[in-house]
Amino acid sequence: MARQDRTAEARMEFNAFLAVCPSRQLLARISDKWVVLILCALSGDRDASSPEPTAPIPMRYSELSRLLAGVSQKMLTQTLRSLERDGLVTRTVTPTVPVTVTYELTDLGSSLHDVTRGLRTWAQDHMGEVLRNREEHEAPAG
Amino acid sequence: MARQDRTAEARMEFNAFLAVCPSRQLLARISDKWVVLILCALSGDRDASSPEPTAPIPMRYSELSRLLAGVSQKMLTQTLRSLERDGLVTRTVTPTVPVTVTYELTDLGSSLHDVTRGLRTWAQDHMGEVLRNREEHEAPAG
DNA sequence: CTGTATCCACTGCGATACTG
DNA sequence: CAGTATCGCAGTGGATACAG
Repeated sequence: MARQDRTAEARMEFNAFLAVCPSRQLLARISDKWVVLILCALSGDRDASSPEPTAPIPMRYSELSRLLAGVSQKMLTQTLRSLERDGLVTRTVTPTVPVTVTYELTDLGSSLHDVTRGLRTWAQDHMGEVLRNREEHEAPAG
Repeated sequence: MARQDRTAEARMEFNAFLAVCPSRQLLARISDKWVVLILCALSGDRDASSPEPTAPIPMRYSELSRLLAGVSQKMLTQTLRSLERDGLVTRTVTPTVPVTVTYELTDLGSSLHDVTRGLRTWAQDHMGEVLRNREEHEAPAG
């Protein structure tokens, strides 16, 4: 694809406010807790004390399964397939016995993590404030 | 609440990777396309040509309903209630006839929009690349 | 105008069992 | 180890009707 095609594309007006726009579906796809957590995991963005992300970290299926506490096989596989399909992660099969499969962020995946990283951080940083708001909302008069 | 309490709280270690951590639920809550779009709407962040968000813009229920194409009454109301409960938006009822209800971002809501704004932008900016990746994935050999 | 209430179809998602 | 296949339920979410 030629340079000018990409430039023209970048100028195309996708608008997620429109129900029929494909970016609406993409937004729905990336607005997902498992997507956010997988992206964080593959970026080595594990806790608040490491604000600056390191280079993408290849991880095996079982490692992801362990790190993302509570995720079902189905959701993990399903989400990884989706991310692979969209070019956000690569899936590499090493023919050992038993087989070894590693997942790694692509550049595109990293660019998304730059955004979604803030989601997890925000949730953790403002959890207390949100909990307090909920309590006040339950009992406004005291 | 005293300053040191908030400071201590900020140091508390919420970790969304843990299934039992409340921040996991909060992450799931804010990882939602309607949340993202409502936050964008109330921030006046309507299209790509306005990268810098203006001040929060109060909007009426019907305005939101119109702007968020395809959203059902149920989901819009449900999402707004949730955002209100968590202290991200305020709901103001003006006793006109018929009644007027306006929603407006709080400071906390604005801080979340600073994060989620990137989600919608990313979806729109990288839509073409993702579509291309999907095509290649469907037909890897040509 | 701004909701709430109800019904219903769909499917997201977990649990379980099975395979290369 | 890294999945696929199947079942089943509970919740999502739309459509419709009704109300303050």
